[in-house]
Amino acid sequence: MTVEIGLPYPYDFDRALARLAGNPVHAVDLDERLVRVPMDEGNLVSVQGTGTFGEPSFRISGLLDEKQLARVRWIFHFDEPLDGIAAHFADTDLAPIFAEHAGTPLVRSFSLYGELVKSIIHQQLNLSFANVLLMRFMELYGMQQDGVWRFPAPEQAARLTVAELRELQFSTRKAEYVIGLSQAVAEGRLDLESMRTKTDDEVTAELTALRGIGPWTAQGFLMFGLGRPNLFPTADIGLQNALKALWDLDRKPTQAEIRERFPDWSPYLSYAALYLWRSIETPAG
DNA sequence: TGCCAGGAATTGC
DNA sequence: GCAATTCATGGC
Repeated sequence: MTVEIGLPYPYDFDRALARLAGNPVHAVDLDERLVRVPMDEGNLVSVQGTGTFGEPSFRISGLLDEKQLARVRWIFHFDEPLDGIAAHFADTDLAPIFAEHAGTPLVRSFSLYGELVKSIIHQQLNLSFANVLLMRFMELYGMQQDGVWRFPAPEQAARLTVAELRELQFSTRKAEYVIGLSQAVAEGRLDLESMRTKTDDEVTAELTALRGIGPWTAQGFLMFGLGRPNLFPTADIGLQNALKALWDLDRKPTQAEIRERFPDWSPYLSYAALYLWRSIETPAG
């Protein structure tokens, strides 16, 4: 099943793809303007940009049914207008960032479990090495289907040993965190799908009860996994460096200094964070 | 070379 | 309770 859809608001699909392409797990083709998404039912769905920033349209192919279309619309933020968000920041210190990145959507993760695994691997490590670790993990324990990666089932990862992950150059702690998370999901102690209907605070409380998931990882899950609009990980080094540059400081801002800006930025903290990250990820803008 | 990296748990006072 | 330390290793 293939459908063509258009959106009634500006949407920067190319910048969305550029961000997805920063994660080597994703199957993105920037020239063809498409990304292929592994679905839980086993098929692959291709989402291709066919329009422009001002008149966005898409060709979505490989769908099995309407339910899958609804999931794709949810993942890509197709039913949540973005055009009021940049205006909210017009009179703030983030106006230049929003002038550049307005219309870039907060595309949700293709796998909630995978989002947490990726986040744990990325804790404290530079992006390039973290991605090396992630791909070593995927090549040994993930599944590749027509060039598209799927994370291993939590039940499979739950049976890994710390020694096996140490061989991939995971730290002992990272190995324990990933295995422990997988066991919690596999044993039903953590129901990730149920998080979709819970409040930010409820999700944070459940996730941070697990060893290895702190505020930064929980906030990332809410932002990128669930697409929640009002999270800002103040502990994030990248965001601290982005604000240091934006504010022209000679040191990174403290978390308290960042939180002082929350009243002006709310209720769109997630977009502030997303665009600040983008502002330092792509030197050309 | 030494500090830093899209943190979190643990220890020490 | 809160600050300092530890974890592991690549990048620069």
